[in-house]
Amino acid sequence: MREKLENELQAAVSRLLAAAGDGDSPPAFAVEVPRQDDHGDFACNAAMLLAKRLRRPPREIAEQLIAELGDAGGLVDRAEVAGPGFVNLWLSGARWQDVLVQILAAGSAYGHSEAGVGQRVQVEFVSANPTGPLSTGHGRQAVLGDCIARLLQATGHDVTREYYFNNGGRQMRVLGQSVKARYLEILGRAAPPPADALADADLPWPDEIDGLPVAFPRDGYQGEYIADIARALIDEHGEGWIEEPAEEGFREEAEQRIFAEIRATLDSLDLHFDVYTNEKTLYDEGKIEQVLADLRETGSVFEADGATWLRSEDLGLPRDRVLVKSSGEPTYILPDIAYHREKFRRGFETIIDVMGADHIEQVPYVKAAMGLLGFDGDRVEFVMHQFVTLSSGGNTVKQSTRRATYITIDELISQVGADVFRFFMIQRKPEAHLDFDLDLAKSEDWTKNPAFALQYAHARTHGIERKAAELGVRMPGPGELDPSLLESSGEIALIRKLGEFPEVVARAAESLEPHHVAYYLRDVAGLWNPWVQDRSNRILSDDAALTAARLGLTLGVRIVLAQGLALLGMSAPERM
RNA sequence: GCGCCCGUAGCUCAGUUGGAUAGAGCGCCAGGUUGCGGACCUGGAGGUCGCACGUUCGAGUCGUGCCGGGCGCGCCA
Repeated sequence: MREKLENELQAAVSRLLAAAGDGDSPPAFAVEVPRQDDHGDFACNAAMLLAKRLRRPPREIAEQLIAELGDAGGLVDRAEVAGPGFVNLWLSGARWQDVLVQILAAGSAYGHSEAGVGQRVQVEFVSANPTGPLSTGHGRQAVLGDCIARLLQATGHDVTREYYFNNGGRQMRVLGQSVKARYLEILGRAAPPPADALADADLPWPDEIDGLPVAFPRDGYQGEYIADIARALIDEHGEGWIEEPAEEGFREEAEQRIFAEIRATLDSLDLHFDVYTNEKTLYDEGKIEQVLADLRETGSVFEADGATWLRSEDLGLPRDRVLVKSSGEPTYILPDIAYHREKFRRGFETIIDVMGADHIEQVPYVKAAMGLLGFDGDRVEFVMHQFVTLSSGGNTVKQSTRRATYITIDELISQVGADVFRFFMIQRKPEAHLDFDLDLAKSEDWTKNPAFALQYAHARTHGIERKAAELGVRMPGPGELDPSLLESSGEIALIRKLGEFPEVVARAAESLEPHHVAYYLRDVAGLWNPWVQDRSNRILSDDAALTAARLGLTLGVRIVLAQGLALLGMSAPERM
């Protein structure tokens, strides 16, 4: 609809320019849905953009444009010049009604497009190391990354969801030590460290208490899940693991159990990764050494203080960075570079990294390194999301990873359910802080909780179908209704809104901003609920033709709500 | 100190890539509504879009400088 109109306008502008003897290409004008209804179905700003070039008042140009446009092949019912030189266009009513038929014909394909066909895209997200349960911050990232992937799929892209993690390294050693310490403590062979020393890194750390050694590492993981693992090990092995090295059996057991928990959490969000990539395999396959060698080739690597550095300051970045520590161990950024090169080598046209804003510092270094290695760093798109705060009763809940005073995804889901969790996590744009209002999320009042409001609006379409069935009325197919009977302002407004869905999806996919979908769906429900409620629009009436038309609109609403909810990964219940 | 992000109604936040009289939900006030599905409607109060310059036909949106908040600025990840 809009495309056709744009083409017609484009042609009209060209004719207008030609008539004025201007051979240059036409300006990039906009055709948009105005905020106000009385500004027409669409508005075009071309005349104002041409004013300076043609040295004539914009309103005069607008008049001429309207004359050139004519009825645009039967599309336009009425056009007028408004304000500083807008051309406001009203489509003939039949055009809107056609949209409804198209929606019904497209069914569950409505809103999808082929824009990205042939494009391989990787979305990497969550990527938490298996050191503990996923926190609310991971939850935001999980939902965000998954919704971005869903949007890209809906626009025809070939999407791979990937989870990257590291089960080697210092973090995991500390994890093993933490579990072993708890194991020994429970068996009475070690003393737990004092609580105040755990809480405050400036306080002294005892080697032993009452003759028992303190085994827990100073920077150990304090969460209760560590002790749970230790208890499970005691159930299985008793005291048999006292001599087991912390970095072997304990580390491996902890990793396995925690990763199983993480997967279970993701499952509960209906979130499934296609590929799990382990940093260790990059080492095993020599990718790390290789990338370092290749970087050396570029001349952007130097040795200093016993360490190996990337000469990134010369690339316009704030500082040089260590790639390999003087201990011989790489920093995290080297495998990161190797990993991103592998992404390119695997043939992805676009690489999307979803990560927390605390990782923002590394972004330019990865891009620059890709440039050094001969890849286009701009094909890696970083979606950085800000932190999540939880609030309840007007107070924010403080969270700390190290001290394990954070709220896990599991806890939140158990309180509000996966659908509400997803909706609340997605409804803010990524770069804005997200305040998770626990009281509102827990509310089962469908008028208050926006997630339920959407699902209710969808369920209502099924309620109407059930009622119709009781009366022996069947839902109409696309060819079995006369949409011209839908002519009230409420009905036209609803159809217009439904007609925007494909553009909303396209824009959200393009900008990697799923929250647009959430807001759009609220608009749809906001038009639908009052229309149903208004008894002058009674859907099921004695007038069979009108009933069919209104049931058709009901189906159109259902299609859009169902597809929209699916893009957000939410269920679309038939009854609530 | 430097970098990135945020600042819009009492609260939580959108704002179609620079458009017309800045919107939604919740909350508040006054009416109406007894319903195919209950969760609805109408009206009202509430804003110098953090502040100031600039760019131009036109700025919440772009630029610069301040103010306030968040996150970074390790041979931690």
